[in-house]
Amino acid sequence: MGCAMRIGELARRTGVSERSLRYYEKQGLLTAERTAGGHREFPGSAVDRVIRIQELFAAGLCSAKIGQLLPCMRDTDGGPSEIATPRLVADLTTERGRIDRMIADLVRSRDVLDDVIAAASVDEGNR
Amino acid sequence: MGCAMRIGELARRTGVSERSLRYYEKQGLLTAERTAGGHREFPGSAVDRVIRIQELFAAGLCSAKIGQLLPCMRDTDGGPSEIATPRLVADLTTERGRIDRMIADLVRSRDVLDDVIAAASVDEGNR
DNA sequence: GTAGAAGTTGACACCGGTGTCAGGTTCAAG
DNA sequence: CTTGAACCTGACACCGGTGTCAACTTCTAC
Repeated sequence: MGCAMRIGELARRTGVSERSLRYYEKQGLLTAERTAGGHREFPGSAVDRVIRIQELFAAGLCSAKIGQLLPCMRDTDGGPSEIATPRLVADLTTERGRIDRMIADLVRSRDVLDDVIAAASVDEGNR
Repeated sequence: MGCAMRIGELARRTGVSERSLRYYEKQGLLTAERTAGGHREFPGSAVDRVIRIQELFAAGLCSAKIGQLLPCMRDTDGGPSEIATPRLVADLTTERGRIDRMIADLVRSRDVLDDVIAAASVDEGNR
């Protein structure tokens, strides 16, 4: 694995700003060792984790929910994944429903765009 | 069709707040006649339109883009749908790509949630 | 040692659709 | 009329992840 890296490299590898990475750490979504001088040292597994975090943000979850969720994910870093509490499962189920509805919405909107684009390209041909 | 209605009824029918409806009108997304006293009179077709607007907002389009897009949509209100300009088509194609990526993201996130939920329910059985 | 890149913390601002309150006007029913 | 519900405009605030700047410290390579 990529071994330890500092914030600049993690930012470069993930395409996420240093600002956001520091924010993630402060929210408890990322863990980083510190050098003697106080610089962050991220483990190689942080790359995947950051990408997950971004996806979950994009899915509309707030950082608090993500913070609860992350330790329960069994992902590439073979950490001992915890078991979600019933309370969390209920929350996640709600979120799941919201995401489903969001996907349906997006598909509809995409279809609308396709219609407009298609109509324009037909017109392009007729003109 | 529902004929004309005032803002309260439109809000009730669509589940969108009066605040938002006024905002939509100010952004040029909705057209409303006015009574002698200045009260808005929305056509029956506004119901469908508001729902479309909400979907497009949920899809991440800003009101300016929606404003350009709406007159090109051939939807239930048989208005003479305009043809999108090449510039707009380019924009919409970009948006389309973004929506596609967003959908893929959402599906991944939903799968993650499903994993965690499933793991918890298995544990529920074993406990 | 020393210079310059890279990192640190803290604070302020933004976005943009929405909630909410205030103070006033209009509508519709009695 | 009068009264209460409904509507009007305008203004302020929020959310929450992110951009950005400032002032300072640490790291690294020469």
